[in-house]
Amino acid sequence: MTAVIINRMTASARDRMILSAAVLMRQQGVEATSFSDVIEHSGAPRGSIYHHFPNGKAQLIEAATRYAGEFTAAGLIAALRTDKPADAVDAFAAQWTSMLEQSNFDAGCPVVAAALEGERTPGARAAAGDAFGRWQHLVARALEPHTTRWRARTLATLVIASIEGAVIMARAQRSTVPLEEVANELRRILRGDLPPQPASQPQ
Amino acid sequence: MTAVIINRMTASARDRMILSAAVLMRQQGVEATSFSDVIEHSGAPRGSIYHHFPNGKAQLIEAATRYAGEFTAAGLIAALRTDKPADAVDAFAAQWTSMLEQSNFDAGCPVVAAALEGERTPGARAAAGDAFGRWQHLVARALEPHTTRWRARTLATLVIASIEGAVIMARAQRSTVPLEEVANELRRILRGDLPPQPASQPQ
DNA sequence: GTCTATACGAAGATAGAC
DNA sequence: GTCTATCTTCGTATAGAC
Repeated sequence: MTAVIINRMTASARDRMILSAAVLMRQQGVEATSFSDVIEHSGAPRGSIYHHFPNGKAQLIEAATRYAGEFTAAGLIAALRTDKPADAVDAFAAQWTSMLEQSNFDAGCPVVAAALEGERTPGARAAAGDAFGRWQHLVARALEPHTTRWRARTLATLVIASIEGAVIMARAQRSTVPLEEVANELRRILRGDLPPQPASQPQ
Repeated sequence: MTAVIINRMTASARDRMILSAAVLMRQQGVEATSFSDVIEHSGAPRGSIYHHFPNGKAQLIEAATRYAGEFTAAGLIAALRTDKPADAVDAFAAQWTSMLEQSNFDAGCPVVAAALEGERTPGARAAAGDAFGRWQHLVARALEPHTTRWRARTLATLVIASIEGAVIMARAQRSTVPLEEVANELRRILRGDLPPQPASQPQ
């Protein structure tokens, strides 16, 4: 079974392939990531691809997308361990900033890469949609103590959308500035704009 | 020369290829868009590809990215013809909503597709960065009468990043809800959160 | 589970005729 | 400017041995 976080040293060949696929997807996109690339990057044996992924590339990409979704969710959960939403969103943005800098702006978000695929890989696109939904839910739940349930949801979508968008802009412009600017605005919104609310809302 | 908006009926073969490349990029991404696809979609003659684009696919993709950047900028300029920023951003988001619905969530943003490409197509990535910068500048300039120059810039980045991010989420989830939620939040911010400012700021 | 070999198609790019 | 033909490389996928 795929672990929540794959350890490159101890993982099975299958999990190493999933991890490598996610890494390569975020750098090159889905279409440009070939089996040969994954084999080389993961060190997994050639002959075991169709043993572990009988449905071929589509299955590997979908698994990598689901893994990347869980990986990012784990980072989000870690960031949300503050009860101040503004700090949590800052920490989440900082994770992306660090990744961009460490990769010299070569790595983006693998889930976004999967979301952009055409009709050739519907499974990966659906997996991307699920991942986004999960992240939205995590942020919304963290915001619910501070505002209405409805507003928590729309704010959560703003947080996810703007950070993902900023990561793309940062990559294209080879600068962390877009991410910093978005984080600034989000911090301001989450710090100042949430009216105190009673704990439970009428539905 | 490439027109600001290419007319499919009257355009030259070269411009039709650029337009088709942009259309296909937003559906399938860069890597999955082949010359054969572009030829078929544009109706341009096979033999003229390397006549018009001596540097091959990289050159075509870069041209398509620049064209898409200008096309979207034109839509943004049209939306900004209100002096109420909240209405302008709403209109811009509505353009994307309409495009997603008309394409049955098959079409995203070609500039984003170019931005996600790896090191194989550095020209397209740079063109994407330029396009984002241009959009940021357009929005920022429209916001400057209403707030400080610095805040106008960060808000502009939030607007572009969140709408682009929401388009991706909408595609993956096959729903316009993310875009509506983001537009709601942006409207609230731009309507209520901008303190009245004097026209010019000390630097 | 993993190997090699290979089938099969499609990609980008080039050459040379018209 | 546009055509056809072709080169070369690389992709996914399969077959069958070990």
